Amino acid sequence: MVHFTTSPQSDADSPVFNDVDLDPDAAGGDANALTSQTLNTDGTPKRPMNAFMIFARRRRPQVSAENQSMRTGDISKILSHEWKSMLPADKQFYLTQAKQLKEAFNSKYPDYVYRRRPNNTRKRRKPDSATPSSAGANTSDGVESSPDAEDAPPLPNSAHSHSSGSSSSHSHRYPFDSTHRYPSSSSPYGSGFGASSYGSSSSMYSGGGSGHARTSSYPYPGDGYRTYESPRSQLLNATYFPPYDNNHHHSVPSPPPSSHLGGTGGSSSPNSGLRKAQSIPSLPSFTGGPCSSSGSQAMHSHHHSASSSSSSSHPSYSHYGNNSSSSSTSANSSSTSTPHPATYSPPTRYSPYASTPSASSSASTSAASASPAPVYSPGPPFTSVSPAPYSSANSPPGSASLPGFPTSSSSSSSASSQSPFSSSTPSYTPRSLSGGGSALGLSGLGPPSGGGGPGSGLNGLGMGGGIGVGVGPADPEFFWRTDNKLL
DNA sequence: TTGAATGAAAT
DNA sequence: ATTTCATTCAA
Repeated sequence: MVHFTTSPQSDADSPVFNDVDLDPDAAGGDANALTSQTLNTDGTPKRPMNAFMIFARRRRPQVSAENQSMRTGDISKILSHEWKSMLPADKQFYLTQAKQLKEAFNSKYPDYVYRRRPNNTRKRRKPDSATPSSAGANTSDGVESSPDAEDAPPLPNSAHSHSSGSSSSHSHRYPFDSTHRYPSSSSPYGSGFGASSYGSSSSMYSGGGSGHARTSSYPYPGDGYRTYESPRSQLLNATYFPPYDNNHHHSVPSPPPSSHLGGTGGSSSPNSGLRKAQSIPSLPSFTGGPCSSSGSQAMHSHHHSASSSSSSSHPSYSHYGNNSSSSSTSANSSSTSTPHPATYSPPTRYSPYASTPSASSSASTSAASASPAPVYSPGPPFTSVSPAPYSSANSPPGSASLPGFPTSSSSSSSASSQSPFSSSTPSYTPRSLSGGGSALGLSGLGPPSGGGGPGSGLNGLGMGGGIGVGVGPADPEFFWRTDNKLL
């Protein structure tokens, strides 16, 4: 395999995560890393971790420690193995955490929509009978060197039902666009500069409507949240550039993130501020301990009411669908109104366009309120656990070894916190400490301080990051961020 | 490495 | 219009 392209993540050698987190200073002291991490170099928020990622994050260091000779990739296999052999009940814990994390993320960035880097190289599926005719053309794609891959078992389980839609609305207006991750950019707000760009509707991009389940659309991350530069310009400047190569493995001590702009003027150099290395936050703190012990059940309570509904009225959403041509950037055109049929129900939030109604309008502001159901019922991390799959070496997931985690329970901190962001109170906790509401983080998971692991103190998953948006006065995260000095 | 989400192809 | 696949990207 070898893909050259260098995908950011694949880079085994310099795992991004690896070192980052270790930094003692960061952890203990002040500033720290926790905060930074939330954003990508280009200012867009990082995607929330899924269940496995949360699991891996916690477990990897241990496994790694025990098998020092192993490479990251090997460790991953072990982790994978553990994951697969883990009982559902045990996984549930992570699933729940992931879910909360996701909800929190969504609340925080209601309009965010993930956009993968456009990949021009994709191969067309289904060559088979099809003939090669096309082959000729293949030149463009040519890249693919190794088609094989087979992998990805389709997941027999039904676990997920995804429906997806297609879409793409953004056409590339610029030659480059295609390479960039974010759709257009340029214009509309381009200069938004700060602040509230989307106070009002935002929908400009509406792009998303898609009638599908996919979540909402959001223009592109950049704008709303990011403050200063238009993505495009960034790209031009090349700081990061998506993909492919950049590896700034950490490095940089950490520049003073000055910009942020929101409030005051700051800003100064656009570049310096946000992007930057990310360090990883530590795991979310785990508060709930004892709670429901029973492992399995129990956690289901989530009612996800949250989502705010919104949907009900969607006007018309349109576009998105037609990809091809389109062109229009603006997007909002109307087009047909088919709202989507009731056929499928929107998964969660789905409000492409601004839903408008008050609440969300201010995106950020509302966030807090939106708090989805705080479920928090962290089950014991690994309760029973299965046998150790791979015997070699260490303890299986369940075993006690997890330093950070108490298997049993113990944590006392208030589990009950509320919504992810909850901390609404001004008392901003410095980057999410575990105890209080973490900025965004879920409360669970982290090493309970009791154990006092090295860094145990903070954790929080700090997703919050506040992006700089200047927006509201109220943003919770804004506070912590401030405190943190990030800005 | 798993899994969520996307974007485009296939149906 | 919906489903499926390939790809990205989270750590």
